[in-house]
Amino acid sequence: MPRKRMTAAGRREVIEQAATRVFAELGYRGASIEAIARESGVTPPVFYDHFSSKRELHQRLIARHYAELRDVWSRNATTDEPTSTWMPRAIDAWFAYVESHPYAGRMLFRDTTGDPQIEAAHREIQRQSRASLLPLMPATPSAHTSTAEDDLIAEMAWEVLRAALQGLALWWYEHPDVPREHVVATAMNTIWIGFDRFFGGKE
Amino acid sequence: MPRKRMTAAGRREVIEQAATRVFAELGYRGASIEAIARESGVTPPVFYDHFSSKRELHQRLIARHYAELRDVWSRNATTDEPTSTWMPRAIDAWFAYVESHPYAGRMLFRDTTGDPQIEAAHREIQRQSRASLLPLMPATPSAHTSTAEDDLIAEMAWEVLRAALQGLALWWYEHPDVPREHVVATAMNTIWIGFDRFFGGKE
DNA sequence: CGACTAACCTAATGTTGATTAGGTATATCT
DNA sequence: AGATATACCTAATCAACATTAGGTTAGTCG
Repeated sequence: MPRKRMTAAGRREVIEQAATRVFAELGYRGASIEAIARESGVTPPVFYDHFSSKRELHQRLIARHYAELRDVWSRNATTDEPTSTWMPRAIDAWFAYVESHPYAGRMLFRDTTGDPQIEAAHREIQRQSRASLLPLMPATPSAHTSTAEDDLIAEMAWEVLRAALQGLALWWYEHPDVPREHVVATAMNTIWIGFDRFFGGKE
Repeated sequence: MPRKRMTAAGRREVIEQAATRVFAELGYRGASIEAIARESGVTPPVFYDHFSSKRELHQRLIARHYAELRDVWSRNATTDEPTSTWMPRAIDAWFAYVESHPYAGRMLFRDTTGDPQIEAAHREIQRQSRASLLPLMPATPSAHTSTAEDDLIAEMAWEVLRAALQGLALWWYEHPDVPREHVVATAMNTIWIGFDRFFGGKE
């Protein structure tokens, strides 16, 4: 039975998708080239015909998936509407992406690797995402001109939002039966509305 | 110059603390026995005189540090006072622990390893913590008797809280100049008060 | 059909890292 | 001081892996 043969571009895509799955499940160090190659239907050397190293591939994937996720925000957030209008829509869209790209999500959210170069690249991309999205967030509470301190507060708030969504997404991967609208509702209720008002507002 | 010699208990403690640092910085797979041993002032075989394997040590450390962190909650949360009283205190205490145990915190929060057995142990301990802490959380919104669905919502809410605190703690490790009260205040403002009311409540 | 490109393969190579074998010597207890 | 227990060491061992060497053949283009 003669082996199939793919175009370079086709094989690259197959490998990228397979690698996303393997990275998502095993992390950077746990994902061996052999496993990625096997999952792609080829042998390890073929990997090197298409990518220069494991690191290069990982960085490319991180960049690719983060870009997708950032687009979800960009498409939904706007300064034309009040935040309370677009925020639920954006969060729903975000979880919709997470639902339809389970491996991309897990790869981005779980992997911390322990490899200094990979970590640095990861952080750098996260920093870029934050920089491009922070301006879309509602203004800081005090109305005077933005101070360095306000910027820090905004950054922390963004981090809380990001971490909360990420944590909920990871939880959801382990409870796939929960419908998306419940997850989105809880996210809105806890983060947006706040625990205080959402849970027993009484004594 | 003759080498110092420690008691077994002393050496074990030194190794556990060194390993916590190394795990925190490099993750489970990235932390080599050689690095842990070096950081402990001994050679790798000595490690095996005190611990049976890298895995065993890692699990012991996870359990140990999680227990410390859980105690912070238990000591501060109570059903005798209203949540709005003890929650700020608990969150402050939680960040105080994180501040004074930077490596323990990083080890618990960052490490996902990609090693199935380690991950399972990690998750199991996290599950236990959640089980022991969830009852302390305020009641679910609807007042009728707790249904399976309410339990899911409570679990998600807990996850949001946990992830948000964890994310903020990791951010803080990279911005050590920010004083604790600012971090705590932001945590309370975003999570407890909610983004909606905290940020521009106006259109 | 004949030649060329490039997708694919089998078989090294070299490194890193967990773990073990087999001692050596220091603190302690008699 | 002599005997004992054990903290500690140097030198293997063995397995996993990332990466490379050096071909082999399937498509494609003339």
